[in-house]
Amino acid sequence: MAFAPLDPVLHNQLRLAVVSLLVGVEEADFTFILEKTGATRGNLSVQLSKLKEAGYIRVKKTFKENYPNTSCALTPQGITAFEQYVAAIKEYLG
Amino acid sequence: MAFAPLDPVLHNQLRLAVVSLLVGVEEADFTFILEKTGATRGNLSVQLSKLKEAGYIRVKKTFKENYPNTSCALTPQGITAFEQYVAAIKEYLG
DNA sequence: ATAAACCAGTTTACAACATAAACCAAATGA
DNA sequence: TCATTTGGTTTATGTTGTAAACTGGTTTAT
Repeated sequence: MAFAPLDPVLHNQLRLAVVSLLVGVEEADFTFILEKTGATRGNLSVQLSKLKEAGYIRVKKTFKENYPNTSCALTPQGITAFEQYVAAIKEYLG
Repeated sequence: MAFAPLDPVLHNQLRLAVVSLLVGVEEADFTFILEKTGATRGNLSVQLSKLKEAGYIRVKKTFKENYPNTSCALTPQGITAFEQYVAAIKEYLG
């Protein structure tokens, strides 16, 4: 059985939710993620930074209809990490 | 929709591993859990306390062949919590 | 009998983390 | 023009996770 280590970047509720979302849509902006996850803006900002720092997402900042717009997408590394996390945690779930 | 909250007591690698183990064997002592999880003794001690405090395990301290022996088992609440955690996190895993 | 090594844990100290609150800057509305 | 809204970021603070240090006793060796 062995209990494979769980990637600490992904083993966090909000970061996992973000990545889970991105796996589905392949591109999402800040506000969309905010609504889907129910997070606060501050927390989301911090966790997106961490995902970016880990190389799991890329963040594209532009302006959309005069407003700043932060758009996120998974990187290949992010996809791989998520798949590995899923495989790893399943060992814990019986 | 999705992203049900993840029980913070169980959303921890070592505590989850412990509960996962206990679901299987229905009684295990400190050293056994230590070996199966690869944790340090200090960390295991702390996390067992938290599981106990949460009411998820019961801890029985006895002596076995002259040495102190700490034996753990899941409580019904622990079983329920684990089942709920499993159901919740599956929503994140796609 | 004493010392050294070992067993089975607990306590503690500190770094890392998670999060809400406070803040910032530009855009729009009254 | 003054306030409110949008779209975030930074900061402050409490919470967690963990290794190191410690306790209390046992076995082995001398």
